[in-house]
Amino acid sequence: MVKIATWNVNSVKARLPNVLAWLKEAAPDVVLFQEIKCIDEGFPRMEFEDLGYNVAVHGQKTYNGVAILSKSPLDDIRRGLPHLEENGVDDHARYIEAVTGFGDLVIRVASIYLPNGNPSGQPPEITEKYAYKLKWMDRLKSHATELLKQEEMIVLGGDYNVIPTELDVYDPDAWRGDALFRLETRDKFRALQNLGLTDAFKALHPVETHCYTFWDYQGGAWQKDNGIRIDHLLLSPQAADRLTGCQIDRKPRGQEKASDHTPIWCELT
DNA sequence: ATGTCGCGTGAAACGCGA
Repeated sequence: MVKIATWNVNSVKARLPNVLAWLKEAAPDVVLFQEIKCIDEGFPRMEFEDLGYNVAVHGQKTYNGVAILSKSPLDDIRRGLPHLEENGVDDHARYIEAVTGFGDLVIRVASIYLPNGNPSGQPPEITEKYAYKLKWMDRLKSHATELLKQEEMIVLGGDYNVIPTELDVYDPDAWRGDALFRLETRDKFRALQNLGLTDAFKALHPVETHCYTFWDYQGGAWQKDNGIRIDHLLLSPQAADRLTGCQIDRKPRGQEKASDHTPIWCELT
């Protein structure tokens, strides 16, 4: 059995005590981090190695940044999302993938920090930031299409900055025009899933409501449970066949110095 | 109640991104 978690930590340095405490308690085999907000050299690698993790980092100064931790070695590490247009550049560190194995469970995992995209503009207008998000989603779909041809166990996890359905937000009308909930965003996320990727949480909790992974720091959102479900684990068919559990762990969000996101994990058996 | 947080700059308070 392999337990794979994803968590947008909102600065790995500011969050280090919280993150280390959670790793000791939850003991995931693989962890996907987003928004580490540091360069590779600044990542607290040794603290995680001391807990038995192998570490792969794709960071940058100030913003973004993703990482993968695994109790098994990380092979075939790839940094950055391919499928840039000709002469295109993407200087945001938002994607890293690697292969890690636990017995006969050999899994390709990716840590994804999909662009936020706000402000998105007044529909049907689309701002430059929102256009970047939509284009990034197209690139992710192209890459996922290629990965799926390998017929491997794949877990594409991370902060997708996508609220998939009205069940995944406390007040759909309040979020209607937001880049995380606009129809263009949800259409592209659905198209990604329709390649054959399973939303692990939705597969095991199809009708549960008030299941969120993010609560804004502002306006007492956490206390009021004004949350949204935007952190997802998407599984290839080979991985989905092994899915035996998936839970959101709300505990870290309620602690001192919390990230605005909380971890979500799945188990493959 | 424009009610938060983290980073970088540059030495305190601000702009940016979320």
